[in-house]
Amino acid sequence: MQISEVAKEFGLTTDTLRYYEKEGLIGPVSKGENGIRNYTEDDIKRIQFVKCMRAAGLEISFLKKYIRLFDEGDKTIKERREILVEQRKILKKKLDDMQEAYDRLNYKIDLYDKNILDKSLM
Amino acid sequence: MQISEVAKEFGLTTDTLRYYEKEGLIGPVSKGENGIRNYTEDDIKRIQFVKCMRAAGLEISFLKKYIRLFDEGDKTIKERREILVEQRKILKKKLDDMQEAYDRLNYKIDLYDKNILDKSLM
DNA sequence: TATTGACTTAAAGCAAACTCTAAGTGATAT
DNA sequence: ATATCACTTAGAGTTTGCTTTAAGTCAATA
Repeated sequence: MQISEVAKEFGLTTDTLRYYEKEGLIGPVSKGENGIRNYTEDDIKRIQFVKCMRAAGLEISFLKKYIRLFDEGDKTIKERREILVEQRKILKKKLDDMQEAYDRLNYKIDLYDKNILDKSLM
Repeated sequence: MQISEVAKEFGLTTDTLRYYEKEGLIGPVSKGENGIRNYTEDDIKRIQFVKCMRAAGLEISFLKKYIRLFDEGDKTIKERREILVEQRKILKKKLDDMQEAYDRLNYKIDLYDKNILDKSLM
């Protein structure tokens, strides 16, 4: 699979895909003799994972580290589990913060709909 | 209330509070004759709002616009409602993305705990 | 009196995550 | 043949949201 197809499938730009590769989040993707990238099914799976985690705001530095450990094999299992748990905690906090803001927006919109706006409170 | 007290109460830095003010998200906060800021209850309410929305990732440009409209009075009610609905939609998408990543992390950690790691999938 | 600490300003600096530019290669369409 | 299009690279530039710096004022304490 060529870079533009992958980009289209995931809603990323080709620049972003090459950037992720340079940062060690995916690949290195193998290239044909013309130097053009050819993404394998395994590459695609990594991109799926990275996209999901990035969409949730996990940092590239974390993904980089996790993937490096993954590639180092079984001896890093304990450390990998620990950093996943750490990221889960960070994510949980963000989810809660966002839920709070979401509820507040809902409440506020409801006030707008009912024409009972409180002049002083945002 | 003085800037350092406000900062402490909200877990923000004084720099951030001054930055928010410069950007038009709060205030302008009134100052004593010594030039020192004195935050009112209304200022505090705005900071609460801004902090909640920022923690959810809403952009400063949006908050700026919303607050400007708010200060322009009732003639902007319709527009304000519209941009709140727009932001709610963006937020909902992010919440869903984050929930997906959270579920995936949970699933993955569960595999680590059960020692049934899939070598190929992240 | 000197120094410590909280405050003030404008402006420069920084980190993260892209995004764009410039210059080039190679295959295909007119 | 020449133009168009997708690809390649290294490196510079951009955006967002702070954060730091430099230089200063003022009040209180050693």
